[in-house]
Amino acid sequence: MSKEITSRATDYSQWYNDLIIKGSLADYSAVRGCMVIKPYGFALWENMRDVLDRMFKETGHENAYFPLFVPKSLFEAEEKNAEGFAKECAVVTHYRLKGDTENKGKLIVDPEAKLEEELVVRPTSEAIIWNTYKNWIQSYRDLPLLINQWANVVRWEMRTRLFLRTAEFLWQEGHTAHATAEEAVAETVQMLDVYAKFVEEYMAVPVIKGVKTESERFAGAVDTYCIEALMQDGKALQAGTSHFLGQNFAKAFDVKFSDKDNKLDYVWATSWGVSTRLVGALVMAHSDDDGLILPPKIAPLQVVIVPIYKGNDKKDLLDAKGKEFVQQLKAAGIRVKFDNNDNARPGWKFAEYEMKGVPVRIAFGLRDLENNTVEIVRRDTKEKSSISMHGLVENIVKLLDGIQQNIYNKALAYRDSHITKTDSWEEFEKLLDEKGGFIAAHWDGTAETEEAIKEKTKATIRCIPLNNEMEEGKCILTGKPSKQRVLFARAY
RNA sequence: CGGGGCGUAGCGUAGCCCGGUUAUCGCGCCUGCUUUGGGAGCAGGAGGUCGCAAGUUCGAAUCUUGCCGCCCCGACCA
Repeated sequence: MSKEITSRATDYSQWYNDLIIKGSLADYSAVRGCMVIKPYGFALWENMRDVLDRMFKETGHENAYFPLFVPKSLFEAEEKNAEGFAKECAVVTHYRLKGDTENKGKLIVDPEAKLEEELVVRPTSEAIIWNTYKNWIQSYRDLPLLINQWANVVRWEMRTRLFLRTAEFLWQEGHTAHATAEEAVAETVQMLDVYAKFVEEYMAVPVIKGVKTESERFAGAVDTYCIEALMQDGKALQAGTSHFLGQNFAKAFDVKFSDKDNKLDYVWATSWGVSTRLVGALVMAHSDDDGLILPPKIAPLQVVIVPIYKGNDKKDLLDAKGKEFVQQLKAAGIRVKFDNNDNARPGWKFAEYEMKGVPVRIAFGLRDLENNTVEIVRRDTKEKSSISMHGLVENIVKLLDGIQQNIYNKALAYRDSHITKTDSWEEFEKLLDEKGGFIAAHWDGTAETEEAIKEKTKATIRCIPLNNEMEEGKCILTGKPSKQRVLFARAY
């Protein structure tokens, strides 16, 4: 067990924090609730971003960038959305500082420099974007408008956690406009599928696609679709959302178009986003007490090579061989690092790269040079083996693929074994306390019942799964009739 | 904003209750030698506004008051 990391059994929250800090993903900053994303963590985010960006473009979207600041009058135009975010908005009220006459060397806000209209720091960009779309859309020929932006947003959270909930975070937000409701719904579902595919295939985290209940819905949306993932402590985590906004924003910002028959109508909208929160999901889904476990497809480093030498005379031999391996692996498109740094001993490096979750480690020494072998260790299972240098690249490629599969399968098995059906309230409470995970139970469909269950158990309805099986039953709490089971869980 | 914990070298800490030489130890760092197949060993060395401010006192890391910051739990939320 690692000397550096609190075990999951001891303190799950602390384990998570340790992984982020010791794994060099991020650091605390001088700003409360805001983190510094360190190069290793940012490389991970960049890999995720690059894959998503490609998928967005493959589905016809273009990137653009809108302002960080939203004039308050624009922000409040769509009432439900504005209300939903009002409590967590940072607001710019002044545009200048000046020297403090009573306190030399200090600055104060210049009361003379008050803005006529306050600027809201975007918690999301619907307002500024729809205000702009109004100018871009006149005819059905301008539709669909398919735009994404990569940006930072600010939500003044009371309590923050590295990656999972920070006051400022990075994300992408897609904002599309369509001529018909059907087309907008299709877009909403399509992007949900993109997210699910990305999270499952690249992050190796299985998700459940579903629809949110009214109380969990995005403020201003008609329907919120989501992907829900399950963490190792049995808590659920919303990994992405895709919203069908109906004509709410079009009406609020007066965005109309002429159809083929020259009839004016409001456009139909969607928005969808995933954030740096995904990094937190990734960490909690796979990692163990020795550190991070990163899926090969998005790991910043896929392979690390550590030479083991005795005395400096033979070091050149090993260096030459190591560089040869790097060349071969790079040629095969593998992200690889040869760590021949003399400051650290092999054992230290082994532990270090395990902590950082590098999927495969190759170690070799003089003994290996003689036998034409290398030692390879996979991070996910810690399994060690000695293989021939010949065909090394093919073997590594296969291994990386196997690791990707294995960690997905492991997460899937955990997830599947933690979806539990119950029809008894007593068991429902017991399951939440003792087993965790998703609980499939009947619900009478009212917000009051949902709220009551949340009060009693801290569990919320994570989603109503798409293509849910219809089944007559009685609400777990009230006993009133229900047509289908929904998924409850305690969540991040 | 409530409840709990904590602030001493880059990191982790002892000392605080019961004030008293030069503030403890480990890791890391620097120099040298030996090492290198799972977080190296020996020797020498550098590194401190004891979170900040005021107070009590001959004397404060230690006592008092105020403030600041962080972590964990809760309310809010993605």
